[in-house]
Amino acid sequence: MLDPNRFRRELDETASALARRFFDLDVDAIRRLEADRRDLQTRVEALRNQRNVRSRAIGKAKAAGEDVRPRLGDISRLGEELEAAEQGLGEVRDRLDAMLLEVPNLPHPSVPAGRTEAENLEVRQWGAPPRFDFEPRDHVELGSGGMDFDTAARLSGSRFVTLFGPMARLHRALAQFMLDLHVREHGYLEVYTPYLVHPKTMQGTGQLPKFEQDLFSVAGHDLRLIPTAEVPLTNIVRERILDADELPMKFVAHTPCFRSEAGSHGRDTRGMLRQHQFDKVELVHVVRPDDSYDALEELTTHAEAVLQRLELPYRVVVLSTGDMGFAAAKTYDLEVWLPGQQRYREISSCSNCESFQARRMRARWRGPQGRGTEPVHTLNGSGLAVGRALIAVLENFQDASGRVRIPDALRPFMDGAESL
RNA sequence: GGAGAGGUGGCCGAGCGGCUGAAGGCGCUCCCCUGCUAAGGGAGUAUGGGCUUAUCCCCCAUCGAGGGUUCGAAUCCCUCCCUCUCCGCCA
Repeated sequence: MLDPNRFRRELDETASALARRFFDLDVDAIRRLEADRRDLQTRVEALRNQRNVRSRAIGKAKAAGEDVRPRLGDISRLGEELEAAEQGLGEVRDRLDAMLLEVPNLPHPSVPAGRTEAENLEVRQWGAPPRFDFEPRDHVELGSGGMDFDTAARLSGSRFVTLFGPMARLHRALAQFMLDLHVREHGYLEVYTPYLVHPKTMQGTGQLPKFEQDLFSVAGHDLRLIPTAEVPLTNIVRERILDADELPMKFVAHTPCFRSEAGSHGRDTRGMLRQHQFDKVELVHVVRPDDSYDALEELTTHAEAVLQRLELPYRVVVLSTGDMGFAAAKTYDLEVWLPGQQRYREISSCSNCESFQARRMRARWRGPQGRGTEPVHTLNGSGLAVGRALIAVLENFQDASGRVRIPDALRPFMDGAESL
């Protein structure tokens, strides 16, 4: 949610900033609703004031032993008026809130304008795609021993996978390795979180109300399955006022993620690139507003460190305004090289949401010189998507015989095994 | 799931339906006193919104959440949520 004051004072500027990410803000509707809100609110408050004053007078009169009956007459008409005004105000507020909740974050000025991923800009590359003197296989072929889509389909349908034996072990090793790296070397606090959360929590990070169709719900309960640990991790500070010395906070969690993938029918149907359920190690920062862009760079290097330790070639791109997520002001994607596809594919997305989520969550901090609170800034990034990391390891470390070398960094988690 | 108890400010804790946004205490901040320490004295100390260029003032809202009764609700009624105790079930 954007700063409501912006909507009042700089509505047109806000609209043009949003136009950079191709969001069409209904300026007239907002202006109208805002004017109504203002009138109604002033009216409601004036009426309440009158009621309070008179009620208090009645109380005093009664205490003084006066006859209170003549005072009760005209106050009831006031009550009806107030009720009507309150109802009007409620409706206007609801409509205004509903609109505001569907407005995405403002892009940072450094974000390249563009409608699609075609306008993303490469920031840097690390490593070089491996050269093979044979036709590289993709992960589905390479995993044919322990990566079983048929069994998963029998259990749950399409877009699920079952891993067996060393493949399942490798999956666990990757998650374990990432978690340890972030905790031991990058200063994160490890967190275990719920995987089912209230709609309010989803609203805090921006998944709701707009993206209900992307989420899985639980029948008979008012709960949703998390599409990313960003949701529970970021909402840790929901409705809290933090002291200056509590910041920055850095959380890491390994969780499954559940996505309906509505709207991506036919895309990435082969293999385990795009699943309804996948594991991810997620990084979240809660920081002082002045620090958030430094934090974004830091967070991104933390995610990159995982790829570097795994010796996986990748590149970093800045997402264009049109390719960014709803809550993000600026996003770096990490794209890992996949020999099976001969292209870079997203394996991490690191975003600064500035105060967008904090406002929705009512997460604030108190500045060091006291006086007043303001929203914190929140950031999140994958460090990394575990399933995709598994794919990347299989495809990048294959040899002509179809064996897969295990990168050194993972061997301690694989009982020292050198290959798969 | 059943029975009971309870949810009040950063914390503890009081609160006959009427100056109670809320006593008192602790904590914290500032000031005074003090050779130092300890103790003591005084003042201040919620959040959101409206008004305002801004501050102060003033106004509105908030005592788990949402409804209701009433001129008036932290106080009465209803529903829901959460916590605790006991029972049941269970990894």
